Amino acid sequence: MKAPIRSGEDRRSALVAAAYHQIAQRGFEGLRTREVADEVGVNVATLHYYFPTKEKLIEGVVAHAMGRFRTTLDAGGDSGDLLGRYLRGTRRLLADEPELAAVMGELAMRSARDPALARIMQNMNEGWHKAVRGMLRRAAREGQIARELDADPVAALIVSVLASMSLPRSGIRTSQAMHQLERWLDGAAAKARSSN
Amino acid sequence: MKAPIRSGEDRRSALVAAAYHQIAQRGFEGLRTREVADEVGVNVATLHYYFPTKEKLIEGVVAHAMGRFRTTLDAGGDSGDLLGRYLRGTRRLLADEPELAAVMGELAMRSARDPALARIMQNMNEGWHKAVRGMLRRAAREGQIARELDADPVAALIVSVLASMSLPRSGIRTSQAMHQLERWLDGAAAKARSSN
Amino acid sequence: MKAPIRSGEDRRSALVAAAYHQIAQRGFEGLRTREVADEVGVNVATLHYYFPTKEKLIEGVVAHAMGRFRTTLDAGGDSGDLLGRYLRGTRRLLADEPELAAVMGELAMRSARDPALARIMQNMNEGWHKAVRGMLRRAAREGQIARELDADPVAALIVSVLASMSLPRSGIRTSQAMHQLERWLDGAAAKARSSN
Amino acid sequence: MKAPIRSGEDRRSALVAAAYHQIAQRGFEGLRTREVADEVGVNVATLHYYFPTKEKLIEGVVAHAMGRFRTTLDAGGDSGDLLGRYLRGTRRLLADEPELAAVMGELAMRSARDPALARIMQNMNEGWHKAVRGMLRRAAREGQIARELDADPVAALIVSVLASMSLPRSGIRTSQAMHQLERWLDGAAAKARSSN
DNA sequence: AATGAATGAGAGTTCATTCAT
DNA sequence: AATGAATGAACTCTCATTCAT
Repeated sequence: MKAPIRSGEDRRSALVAAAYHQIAQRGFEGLRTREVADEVGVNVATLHYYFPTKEKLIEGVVAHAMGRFRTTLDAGGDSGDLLGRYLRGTRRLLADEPELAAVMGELAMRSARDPALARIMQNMNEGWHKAVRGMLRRAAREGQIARELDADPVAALIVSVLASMSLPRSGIRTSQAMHQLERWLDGAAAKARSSN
Repeated sequence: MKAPIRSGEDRRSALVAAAYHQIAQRGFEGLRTREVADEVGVNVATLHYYFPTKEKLIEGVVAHAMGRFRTTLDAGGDSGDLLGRYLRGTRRLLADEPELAAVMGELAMRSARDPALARIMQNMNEGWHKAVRGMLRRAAREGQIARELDADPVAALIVSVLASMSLPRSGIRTSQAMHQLERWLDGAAAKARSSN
Repeated sequence: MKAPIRSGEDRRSALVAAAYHQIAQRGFEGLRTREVADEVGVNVATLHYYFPTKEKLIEGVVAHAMGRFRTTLDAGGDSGDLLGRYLRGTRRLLADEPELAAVMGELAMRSARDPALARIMQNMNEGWHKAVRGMLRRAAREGQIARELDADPVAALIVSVLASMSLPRSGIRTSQAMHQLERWLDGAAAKARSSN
Repeated sequence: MKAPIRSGEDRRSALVAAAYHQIAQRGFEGLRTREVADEVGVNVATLHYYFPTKEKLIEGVVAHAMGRFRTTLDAGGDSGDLLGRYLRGTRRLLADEPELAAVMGELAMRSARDPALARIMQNMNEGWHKAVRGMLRRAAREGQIARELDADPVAALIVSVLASMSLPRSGIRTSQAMHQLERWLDGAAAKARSSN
């Protein structure tokens, strides 16, 4: 459709970006190599020059999506309300890049049938869980939330809510949910302070 | 594959059930009319006799999945810990029928591209929201949870967690999340009681 | 190209016949499913309805070609110059049906890379060898050829010549070769008679 | 695969050798320019620098195969059992270089569709025929075989057997056939001697 | 009510060939 | 002299859908 003049090695990334875009728009169900190529403005055969098979192209998309998450989220500051900033950061990321949310949802669904992808998603979710749990424990140690709070289930709850954000939000009020989450955590903080 | 001898009108439901099963197993991406027909033990042309188009068959699946939810959840008792029973009931439903969870996830993803389906999903999610909010308010009125609890965001949080249960749970600890939810609600209840 | 109106089960054989014809004309190198379907006057998808894969179609051609040989050659009379009639029958068969010769040649070449086909060709050639050797022994017993003739190598020679008939005869004088073969056998016969 | 560092003009012959090898191994059906180039360790585009078209490359292979035959066979001594040595030489050549046999078979089959190649094969076969016939006549003149032997059909028979050697020998007992041929010729020789 | 047979439109993939460098 | 990148055309195979029976 559109044909920005690119050349050289970044054809690869242009193709991945186009596939990413197509998946966000039409899902895996509607992913067509020809349309990916069209979007970049090259012949299908060119796509196959870079990605011998559709599956390899998808792998590229997976890597791209994962990278998108990491690079954006890792850049957390080191002080203060770490957890709160993490949650808000994630919410903003998925709000600003609806395509990322859509692709993550597609990947999640696909992981049910693709063991390799399942492993990746599992790593991601467990990584989330551990990161959040770590932040919770640190916050408890530093007296920002109640010490009795059991970090594991709270982390599980948070990860569940984060995961739900990759679903199309038809009638799901994600930001309200996030607010309530923060409110409860803050409440725990208040309780922590008062018990000091 | 299997070929139970059926006849008459319930061919329709048999076909829908098979399609439902196929979607749960392979996703929309892998839904093939021929395999649906095979599973019921009839010719593809027969399938098209009942469902002129694949889309119509999918509509049947949507109705089936929605019905599955309603019939199971509406049968709640009328007294006592209504909300708790609702949450536990939903968790049990999705745990007992993993296919239902899978299909709901597929429907959710598809709703991003299918306005009609989007409307249905929105109704469902908003229905959930209202139902949960109603229960919360009633519980607050009856002193089972803290009166100050803002029913809307809490309902939003609960719906988010429920929604996340339709995603393949690779590394997502759904039951821990649900427990934490109930714990917080119970905490609110305790607080409510102590403030009485 | 041409489209004789056929219907029912013999579509299968029509497709095999067309493939057989195409192989004879263009070799495996030039065998195209679309042209096979065109020759029968049906859509390619119809071809795949009967033969899920090109390889299966080729198997059909192999069976057809083998059958062509057997049915024509087995119908040998029971008396007199059995061997001579066998040789002349084969020569006539391959002369009358140049396509059969061409296909046999293609199959022979392909057998070098296709173990299943190699087995078939081996069976055929060994079958020939045994049949011819049997005829030679009987002829020797009945005094039609010299008793000292070693049946095995003579059979090998005859089979070699028969096999060479499946090659395009550019400059190969097959019939002269066959004549010389018969002459030598007759000579053995004369010798046999004179030694009586 | 392997990449011997070559340069200059013999790239041509390296490419031809690789193509020859590929044809022997996979037939014309499986000949791929890219694999030929890979085998030599150069880019496909380089192949096309030397051979503008695949057809030209094949012509190179034809010339190479023909040369292989001539250089090996012409080196016959001048005295004694010329024919016997010729036959044994040919048999040994094809036994020692199975690739040559395979390529010859492929060329033979292809000659049915390629007039230029047909001419070449015809020349080769007729050359064989004349050469063998000449040897037969000389042998007859010199009393090594029976004078009455009709040189033409015997030559035709020999050429047929030689030609059959380019087919994959699944169940064809070439050496037995050759032995029988020599035996008959020797028999003719004995007869010739006894009639002196 | 049900089917075997057929199909058009398209899917992913392959391949000889070209072109700018 | 050599290459990485690109391509058009074609290939086998798939699939929802139709139609005569």
